[in-house]
Amino acid sequence: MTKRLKKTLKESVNPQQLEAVNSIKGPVAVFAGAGSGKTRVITYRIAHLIDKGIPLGNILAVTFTNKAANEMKERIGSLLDLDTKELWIGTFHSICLRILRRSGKEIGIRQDFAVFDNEDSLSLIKDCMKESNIDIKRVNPRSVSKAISDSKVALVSSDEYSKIAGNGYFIDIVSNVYSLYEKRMRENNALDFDDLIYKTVLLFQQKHEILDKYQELFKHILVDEYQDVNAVQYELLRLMASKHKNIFVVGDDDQSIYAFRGADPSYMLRFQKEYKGSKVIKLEENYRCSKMILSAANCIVQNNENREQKKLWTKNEDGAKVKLVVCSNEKDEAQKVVQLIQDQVKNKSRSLNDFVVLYRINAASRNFEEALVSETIPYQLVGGFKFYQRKEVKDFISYLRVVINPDERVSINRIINYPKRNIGAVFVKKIEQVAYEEKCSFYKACNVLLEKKETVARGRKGLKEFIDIIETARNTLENGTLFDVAKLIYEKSNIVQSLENEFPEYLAKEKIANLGELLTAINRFEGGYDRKEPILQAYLSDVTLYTDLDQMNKKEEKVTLMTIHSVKGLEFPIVFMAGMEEGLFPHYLSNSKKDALEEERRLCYVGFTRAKTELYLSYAMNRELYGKTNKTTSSRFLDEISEDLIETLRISLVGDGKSGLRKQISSVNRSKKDFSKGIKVEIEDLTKGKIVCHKVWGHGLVMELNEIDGEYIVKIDFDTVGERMLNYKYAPLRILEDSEDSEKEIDTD
DNA sequence: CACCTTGTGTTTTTT
DNA sequence: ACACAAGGTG
Repeated sequence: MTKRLKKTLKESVNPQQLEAVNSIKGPVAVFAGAGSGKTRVITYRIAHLIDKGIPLGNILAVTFTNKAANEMKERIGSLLDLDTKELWIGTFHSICLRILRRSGKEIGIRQDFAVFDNEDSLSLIKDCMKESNIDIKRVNPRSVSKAISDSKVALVSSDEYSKIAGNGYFIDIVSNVYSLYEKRMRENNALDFDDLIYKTVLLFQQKHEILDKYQELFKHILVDEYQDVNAVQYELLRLMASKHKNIFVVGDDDQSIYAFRGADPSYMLRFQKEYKGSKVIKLEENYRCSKMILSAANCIVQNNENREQKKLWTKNEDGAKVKLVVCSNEKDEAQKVVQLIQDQVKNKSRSLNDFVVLYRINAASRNFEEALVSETIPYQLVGGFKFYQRKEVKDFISYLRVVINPDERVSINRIINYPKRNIGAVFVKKIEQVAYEEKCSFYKACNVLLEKKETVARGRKGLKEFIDIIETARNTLENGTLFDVAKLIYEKSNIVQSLENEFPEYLAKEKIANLGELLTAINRFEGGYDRKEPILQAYLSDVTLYTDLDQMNKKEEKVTLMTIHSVKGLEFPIVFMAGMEEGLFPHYLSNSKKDALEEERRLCYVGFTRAKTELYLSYAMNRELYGKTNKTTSSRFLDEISEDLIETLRISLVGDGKSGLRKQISSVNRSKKDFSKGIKVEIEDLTKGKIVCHKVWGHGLVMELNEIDGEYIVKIDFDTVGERMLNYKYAPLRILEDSEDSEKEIDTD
């Protein structure tokens, strides 16, 4: 081992981590709790392998995101001061893509196949269903898509699936659609996300000499987030590792949050049985979270029955209690969270990069965006509606896709009549008919139709325009740059004019700006391009496989917004988890099933353990969802946190909550606790200005008291829900003898 | 063929 | 609330 690496290792890893780094022969499983430094272990282990003289090209590392892969490459590069391009580091999907590009032809997959994202794939499934006369209203295409995806994960081909046909209405439909879908995918020269892994397994199963080649290539295999491996991924790893058995997996069964796409944490628990003589290492020291946060996280996850017992501990400080923020509705919640961020930035000179706001569903991002915009705080939204999924961007990309792959009907369908060229459904049918008669592709049929003098259909002119764009673009690609191609499409396609006509000015501007951004991105991609693969092909697979999580940057000052799923593997000094309500988190679709509920709990655990020093939880007492405002109940997860680890933070936004106004912030223990400490409220206590405590709504200011028909109606302004009228007879109110003392005011001007 | 209206259903998490 | 599909009209 080189001196330098040895020194670095000694300084930066503990004995268990060192053992994991040094055990380079044979199968090794590392059970690594949250924040126990597993990324560090993988990084140093690769560096160690290289240091031992293993060629870079013989090391395969599977990471959860492409960003993690790039970061790892960089760190190894700077650790050893060498070029890491030869390393095989990436997600399952990107590694399989590379393998199939190189060797897919062995099982009839063309080298230039397209990659379909979920939207493309769903659109093709709908077409298949329509073609099979299946009523899309009766059978949800998404559930069919899910069934097909599940089959591929379970390594069940369409032929095998059809054997179980006859066992029910839905199964028969899936069987039909699955076969047709596979046929159409071949015609489209396309693979979907599941195919990338599934077909690689098929390749290895069917072509032993190819498998042999890759087994020799990947002498050392490392897998991160092993608890989220599914059946097809497991099989892939098993095949590749079966010869040398140098497989190193790292995971944490408490952080398994992808069961919905087939992940099975039991592969982690079964590792020792599958790989005889394997070594097991446990990393139980957490270096990330404060004691308070770690304890709260443990409170949650220990309620799961299906888990390995373990004791994660930390030497870190106790830290502050977890803060609970109770809000009246989702807008109020967003305002309060933003307010708390602003206070910290102003009073504790925190960087905006220290904060992340987490939520269960993407749709919840909107209120936070609005609140941040109105306070002009810069933010980055990760996930959700991704740049490359925006309609105008995808339409533009579709042109590029057809240029490189004219067989791809899904993209042709998107753009043949966009912008409008008088090519409607009838004309498309006509082209399909010609394709059928001439036994040629749809694209070819377009040309045939243009040759024919007798086609005087209204769409003829439009069709000629369309074909011209594609053909000129293809010529440009051969003789010019990719950027030239993009510019040509930008100018000739009329998308810009179409957007201007279609949308009000401000929207059109935004969309056109997106296209401008796309052109810039293409130019930048081309500038830094140094691979052998044809550039357009590489660009297109990159944009479908790369998520914007991969582009997340920490350079600019920004608050980060994302789902709890997306935050896996990351850490932030201060974490906000919003929407801690029953039905939202745990999500109501997970309520009925025990396994699903345990997954929600793990998700909660993942969220908590992202926080280094402060954790804020919030919920709204009323939430608008799917057009209706509903009263909510706070999440059961809040009740699972032991009382001494959490306190309620009461924030009242004086005035309308806009900036520049004085805000009153006060912190007391959980209102529940105060309520139990309090004494019964007498009618004489209900004078204006008195502070009382309500069982559910916490503290409030008495506004007025009226006697109506012998009943006392009191109007109270609650910090949590605003003004409420309550009947004294029934209201669960109590009063604290020293209630005023717990108030403290912070001027935030 | 394009546009508009109406009605219907649907609502997690990601590569 | 929103998206999408279908149906009717110019």
